[in-house]
Amino acid sequence: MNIPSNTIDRLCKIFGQLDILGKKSIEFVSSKDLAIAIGTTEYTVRKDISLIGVTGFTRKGYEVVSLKEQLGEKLNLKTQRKACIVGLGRLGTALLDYEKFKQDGFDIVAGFDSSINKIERIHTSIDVFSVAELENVVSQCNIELGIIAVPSEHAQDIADKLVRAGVKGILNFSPVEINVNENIIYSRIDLTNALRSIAARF
Amino acid sequence: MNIPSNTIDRLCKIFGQLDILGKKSIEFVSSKDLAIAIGTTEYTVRKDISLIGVTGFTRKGYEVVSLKEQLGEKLNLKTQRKACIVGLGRLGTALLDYEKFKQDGFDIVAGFDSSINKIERIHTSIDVFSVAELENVVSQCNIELGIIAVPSEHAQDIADKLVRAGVKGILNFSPVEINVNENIIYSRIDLTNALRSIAARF
DNA sequence: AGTTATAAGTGAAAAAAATCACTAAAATCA
DNA sequence: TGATTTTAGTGATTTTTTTCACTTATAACT
Repeated sequence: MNIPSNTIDRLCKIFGQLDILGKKSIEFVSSKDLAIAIGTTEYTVRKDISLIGVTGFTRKGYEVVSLKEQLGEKLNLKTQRKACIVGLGRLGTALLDYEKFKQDGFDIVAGFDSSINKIERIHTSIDVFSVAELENVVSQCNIELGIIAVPSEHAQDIADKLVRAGVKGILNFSPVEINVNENIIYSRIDLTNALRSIAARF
Repeated sequence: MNIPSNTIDRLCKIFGQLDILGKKSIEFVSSKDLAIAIGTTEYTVRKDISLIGVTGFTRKGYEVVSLKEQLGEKLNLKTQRKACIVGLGRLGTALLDYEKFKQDGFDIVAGFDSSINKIERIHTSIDVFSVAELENVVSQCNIELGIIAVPSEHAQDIADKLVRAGVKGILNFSPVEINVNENIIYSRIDLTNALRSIAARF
């Protein structure tokens, strides 16, 4: 059975929430509380969880550790994954040092920029390279995820390089949409659009 | 007639795309091309646009300038809006200097942080203040949008302060969900979740 | 031990969203 | 000028998603 796309997104959020609850040593959580935490309804949470075949306990809710475990299994979130950031402007360097990624299972192992000056100026524990080395480094290190934080005009070119180097997924922070082969998992965070979507509801 | 939420989001994306096309002096655009640019189908684009009452031209498409104009009208995207960033860590300072916001109609007029050291260290043309001054500054300057980039544990408190100070909308980059009064437009960008949503589809 | 209250599970219904299929208009071409 | 092609507009249909309503289980309480 294939899981609807919205359900996958919500299950990822539930996974994140379970992580938080687990750290607080909370053992059980109800569909209602999960719903509040991820911004949906209890019905939807129950349907979503039932879709992956996990069952909870009457009057107690879902067992935090085991639900997280099973979600991790189904959603492929159990293994640490390697990622890289391309474009070391302000946003890129901020992402390079976003400590939470590592705790959450994403290991940023490389940064790339086209400017040699920038590469020399950055001091971080993560290796930084010239974009010229991107394809080599990404394929050598088996980096699975590419995060694009370059200006619009270079976004497509970088995406193509990442794909050639063998990444499975791309997260694009640049202000333009890019085209990638349909077997690449792709998504985009458009910061301006996030603000516009809010303002449009004022 | 009230416009569905998904439609609003897509119309915002279309608005962004029209902005790009306008700068290239492109006069007309088809529903098909818009669909490709924002990642949907031509049917959906036509339905969405018809919902706001704009009509296009047979065999030419939609007139870029006038569609953008009308979208701006309907979506409240015509006036420059004031925003502030709370939390001047790496991500917050990156957002503080994200030049594109200004071009796109969002004027970041203030930054806030709880650490005086951090405030003194930052050099940017934007005024930075202590969080203690948040409520005063936000209400004095009529800031409508608050962008939260503080650690989890302070996110709710900052949201409450922003709401008290009178913002209409909040964009939350912190790793936890927060609760705000339902008349506040709220959305969240969860960076870890963005990566997880990709990895879950591998 | 019996009662009550809470919370999952789930088929059915409703609502929402997307897609289709067709019409109409107009630009282009022969 | 007439045929053809492109593209919007839209009611109908289909699909998807969400919500509801009800059942069942069991923990907690009296």
